[in-house]
Amino acid sequence: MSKKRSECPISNSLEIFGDKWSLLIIRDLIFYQKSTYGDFLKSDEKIATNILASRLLALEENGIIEKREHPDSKAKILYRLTHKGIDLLPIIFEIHLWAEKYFTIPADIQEMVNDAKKNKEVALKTIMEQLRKQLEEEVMAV
Amino acid sequence: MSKKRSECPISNSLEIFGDKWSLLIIRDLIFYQKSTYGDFLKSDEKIATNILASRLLALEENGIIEKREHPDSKAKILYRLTHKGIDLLPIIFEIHLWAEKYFTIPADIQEMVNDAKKNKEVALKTIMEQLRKQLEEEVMAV
DNA sequence: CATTTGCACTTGCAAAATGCAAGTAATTTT
DNA sequence: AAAATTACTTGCATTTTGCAAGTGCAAATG
Repeated sequence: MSKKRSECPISNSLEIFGDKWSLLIIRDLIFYQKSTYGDFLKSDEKIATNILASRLLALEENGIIEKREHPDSKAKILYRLTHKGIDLLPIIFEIHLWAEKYFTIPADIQEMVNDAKKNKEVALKTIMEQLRKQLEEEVMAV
Repeated sequence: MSKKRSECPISNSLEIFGDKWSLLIIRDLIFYQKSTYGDFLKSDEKIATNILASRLLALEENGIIEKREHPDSKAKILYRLTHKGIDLLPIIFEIHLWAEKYFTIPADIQEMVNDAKKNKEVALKTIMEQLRKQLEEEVMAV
């Protein structure tokens, strides 16, 4: 982590997730149930493997994600959002709402958020509750 | 503007403002009444002059900001957020709320948003109204 | 139980983006 | 008329990103 550019909370936040990849990894963790290195590599945007490694490390160092033992295999690593990471959901949701207004959204994605739009606050709370539950279920951090 | 990585609305959005500088320029336009090239250069984060030029151009090409004649001088250029740019306020506000939870925020900034926090929806609407009014007042785009 | 496959990375190198310092050209001020 | 402002541009060094190939351990396969 390099030195802070300023004391501005927006600036400090952007130093953590203000790049073209971090929020996509977080999106995958929240909306697509992705949780392993291989899962992230497979995303449509085709992140380079070394970039993925560096982003995962940075996100971990910044307390946004954490590594867990994978229940299926010792060869796998399970990545989970921390509470700090889960709290990024409202930001991602607002980005989605903005995008919806100015881009054409694929139907399947649109469908996924239609319910949430009806009652934003409640829907966000529900998704965040679920993510938090996941966090508590599996106890062994690696 | 390079080719889209995917159809994902989050990804498409990040291709516009997913970098370490764009949202700071937008922050300056919204919260600090900055509106000229020189204003942006003076911000605490010390953006390099060529980077500022490239970001302003990209934001303009993406319809987030627009250039206006400056009322004081022909040597100056007035940058304004478009409606599309104004609509980014909720995202920035959520980033602020997140930052508030996980960072120490300077008192002067904290004060600025305390009112807004009490009634988020209304406060955002009010700020956005003001920005829209600015947009309509000055008619001559350059 | 030896071999292949899967998984999470690392490494080396090319290309692109960023950052710094110094210009430039058109105003505007003195 | 000269100096200062303003919005940039340019050249070059540094950093980050991207691609392709490789590594080492775990697990599945013959």
